[in-house]
Amino acid sequence: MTTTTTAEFTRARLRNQPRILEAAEQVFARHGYRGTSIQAIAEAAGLPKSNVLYYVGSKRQLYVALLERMMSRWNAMLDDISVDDDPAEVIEAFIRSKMALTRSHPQGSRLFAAEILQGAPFLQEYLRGELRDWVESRARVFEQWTARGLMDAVDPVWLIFLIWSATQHYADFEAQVLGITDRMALNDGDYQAITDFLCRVILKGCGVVARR
Amino acid sequence: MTTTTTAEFTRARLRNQPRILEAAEQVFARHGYRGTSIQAIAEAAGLPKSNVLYYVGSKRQLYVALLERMMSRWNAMLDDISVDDDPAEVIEAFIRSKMALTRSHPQGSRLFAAEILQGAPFLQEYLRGELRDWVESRARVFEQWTARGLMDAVDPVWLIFLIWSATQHYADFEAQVLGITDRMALNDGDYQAITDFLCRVILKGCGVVARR
DNA sequence: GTCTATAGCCCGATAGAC
DNA sequence: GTCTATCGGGCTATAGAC
Repeated sequence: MTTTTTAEFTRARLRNQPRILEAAEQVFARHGYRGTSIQAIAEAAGLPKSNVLYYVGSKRQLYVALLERMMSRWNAMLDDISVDDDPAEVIEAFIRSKMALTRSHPQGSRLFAAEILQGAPFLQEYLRGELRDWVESRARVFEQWTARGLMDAVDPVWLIFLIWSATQHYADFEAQVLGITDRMALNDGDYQAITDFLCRVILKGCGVVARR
Repeated sequence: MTTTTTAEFTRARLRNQPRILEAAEQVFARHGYRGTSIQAIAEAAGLPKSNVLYYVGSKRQLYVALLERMMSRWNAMLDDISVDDDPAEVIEAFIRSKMALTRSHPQGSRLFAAEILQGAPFLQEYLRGELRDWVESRARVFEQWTARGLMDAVDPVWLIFLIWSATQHYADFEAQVLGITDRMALNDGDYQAITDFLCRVILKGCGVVARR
């Protein structure tokens, strides 16, 4: 029996698709869109170049799919907040979940960084739409907390950028962090310590008051 | 007289060299080493491709020269400190000079970021040598300040990374910052406000005490 | 110093045998 | 679904006319 069944087709797709996505995320993150070749992705995935194109359609489609996957992980993290929440709890949870994302998906973080470095050609719309709205709605809550004397009068947007930059740094600049600290990798203990450090410094630095 | 004098050769070099370096820094920063073509640099510099290669030798030499130029700007900023200095003054000056570098050389900051994202293939030695030594010597001073009760017990290395990430962010993620804040560019006032914000939050967050 | 031509290679994508 | 062959084009770098 040399006939190939539909089940085998499906199985092949299930086996190869994730491999290709992981390999592609790694290469795009390192070398950007232009600097990445299908050949390099194929080698990293252990497949012939043609098979990669067979599965993903085109280089562009693959890149966009990876960006969308990362943005959906990001969006899944962004729960809503209200003025009546406890600022200390909310900001600490914000820092911790952002850091957890950096820890669990460093490759995706670097892919995003590479896209922004390129001038965000594929993410302009997202940045000026969904993401801007999200930042502004948070900013309004922060301002109300300030008005109620629950935290210092800091610009909420600069605060959000501070949290983003401080957490992403450990994925995006991993090569620098590892070189300077003379490590092979950051472990769970390191991430725990860094997260605690960031929570402490940022909450204290912004004069955030715990409600009770 | 159609003879070309030596003086004219020199003048041509003086005119073209800087143009090429600026153009190359921009393109390498956006697209990384592999993603950059001499053709793209030549177009940005307004010169034929061959002339670019004539002046710079090779793509690799050009890239290395740009990294070295950026590292020398960086090194020029890193003055020495001692335990007897005032922590508040030193850390504030550190944040301000780092932010000034981000402001004056955003392209260079992005070039560095792209190099690190690639896994720092050309800067491994620098990171694990000079830069590591510099960080460790600073860290020792911070620890002594902590021992003397002049600041909280924070890990000095995470603090240095916090300052680096928070300041570089405005160059490296400029596309994101502009998209979210709906600006065409950040002006001097914005930079002033961001710098003040960062000094305030970080000094307060680390419990840094002014000596007098 | 400037610029055209070209060598030699790798690229994304497709056609078509299996 | 897999894989080889190939097309048309862009790449780095150099040779050589001007």
